[in-house]
Amino acid sequence: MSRASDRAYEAIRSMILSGELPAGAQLAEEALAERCGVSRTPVREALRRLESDLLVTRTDTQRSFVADWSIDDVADAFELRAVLEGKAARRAAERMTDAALARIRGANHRLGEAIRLPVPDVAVFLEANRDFHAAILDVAASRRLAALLATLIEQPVVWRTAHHYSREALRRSWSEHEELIAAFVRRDGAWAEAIMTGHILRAYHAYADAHRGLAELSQKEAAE
Amino acid sequence: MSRASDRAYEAIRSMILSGELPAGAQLAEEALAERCGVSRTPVREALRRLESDLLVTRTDTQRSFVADWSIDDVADAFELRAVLEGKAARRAAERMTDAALARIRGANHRLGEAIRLPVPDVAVFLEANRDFHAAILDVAASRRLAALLATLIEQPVVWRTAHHYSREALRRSWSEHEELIAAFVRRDGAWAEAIMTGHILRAYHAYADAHRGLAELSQKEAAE
DNA sequence: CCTGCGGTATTTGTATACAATACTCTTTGT
DNA sequence: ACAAAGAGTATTGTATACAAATACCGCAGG
Repeated sequence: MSRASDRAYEAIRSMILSGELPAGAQLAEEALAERCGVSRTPVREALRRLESDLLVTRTDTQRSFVADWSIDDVADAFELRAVLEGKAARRAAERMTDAALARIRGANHRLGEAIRLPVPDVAVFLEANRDFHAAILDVAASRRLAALLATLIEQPVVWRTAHHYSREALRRSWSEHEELIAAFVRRDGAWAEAIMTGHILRAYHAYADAHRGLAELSQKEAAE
Repeated sequence: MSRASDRAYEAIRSMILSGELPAGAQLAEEALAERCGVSRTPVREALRRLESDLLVTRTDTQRSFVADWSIDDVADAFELRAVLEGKAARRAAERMTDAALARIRGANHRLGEAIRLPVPDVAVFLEANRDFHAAILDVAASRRLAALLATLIEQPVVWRTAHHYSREALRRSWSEHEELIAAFVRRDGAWAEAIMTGHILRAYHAYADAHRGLAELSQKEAAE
């Protein structure tokens, strides 16, 4: 992460996700270069990457703006993620090895420990969760699938700051993971796919509910 | 297509697909710049795009090489395309409008004309086919789905040169499209998805059979 | 008040120079 | 003979200058 273009990518991305650069804001290369302390060259590269993440859009005349994510776009992203991660789980079940199974179990074990603490450790939860899903994707052994999911998977980072994980929701994730492991043990692709698809869609609805709550909240604020 | 980086992209891409740059060949920016008649800057941009197309891979130390596509990778790409285009067809069926339906019918009509000629016009066939699928993707109205499919859809260009379309195969495409239209008319998402998935998978097997044929052929040549 | 037109200011695209990094092939020591 | 080290070469990364394209703003005419 020491290359200037990587730093620019991370910097701009976090400015977008934090709301420091609001949806619709123009992203002029020179201004960003100054803010990131690098020249325009790496900024251009970062913008192209963010564009392929759909975090940035470009007009027909090549100007870049912060993309605005409607609630439908988020639904869209989750729907696709549900399909693709479902496929990944199926492939993983069909190709499962003992070593991979151990890694997956390990990840969910760490996840379980983190949520049983008096105050659940959300950072550890997220890390273990990421590893759990990454391990499955590795076993699925499809570079394409991995490439497609990469743009989808880290998407709702906004959500992390907005959504307060309830202990119940965390526990539910853990137990769905356990069921997934059971499907892997039996090399049952169809079962694994079904659980994974449901797992992602449940996460989506948790997000949508939380978002609706926030929307009402800010409406109330506006009314005051 | 007048921008230098677009020309570089097209040029390099076609060099790869034509085999002029064989799998595994190193892609040095300077050399490519010279071959394309532009400077390194647009070449770098083109390489990043080709990398996200998975036509180019980079080592951990940032050197670029022509990706080598195993038969499994191709299978992978088709499998994903089948899933995603299936989804697109389902969404399209659920959102179909009369205008869109007219466009889709128009495309398949042109396709039908092209293949009923004494000598089928493959160029027109391909153009109409592309438009048919593009129209469906438009109706599906999912930017993400469009973005993901974009990298998959134009993939097997190699195939076009290798595969001799039989009149029977062309006619089969046309009639599958007609069935898809029937599903659209009835707004039946599940039906549309099923047909589309089958449509893509049939294309895959046609490709795989042709490829197997070619492989045997070149084995024979090697033996001589 | 709105619309179209220039001219100016911004912004992006490309080329090039130089710096940093990685590769290669030879040399040297065990 | 083999491994490690190092110099020299090849390749990529970044900054910067200039060119081309585009947007903005004020003004004239309807």
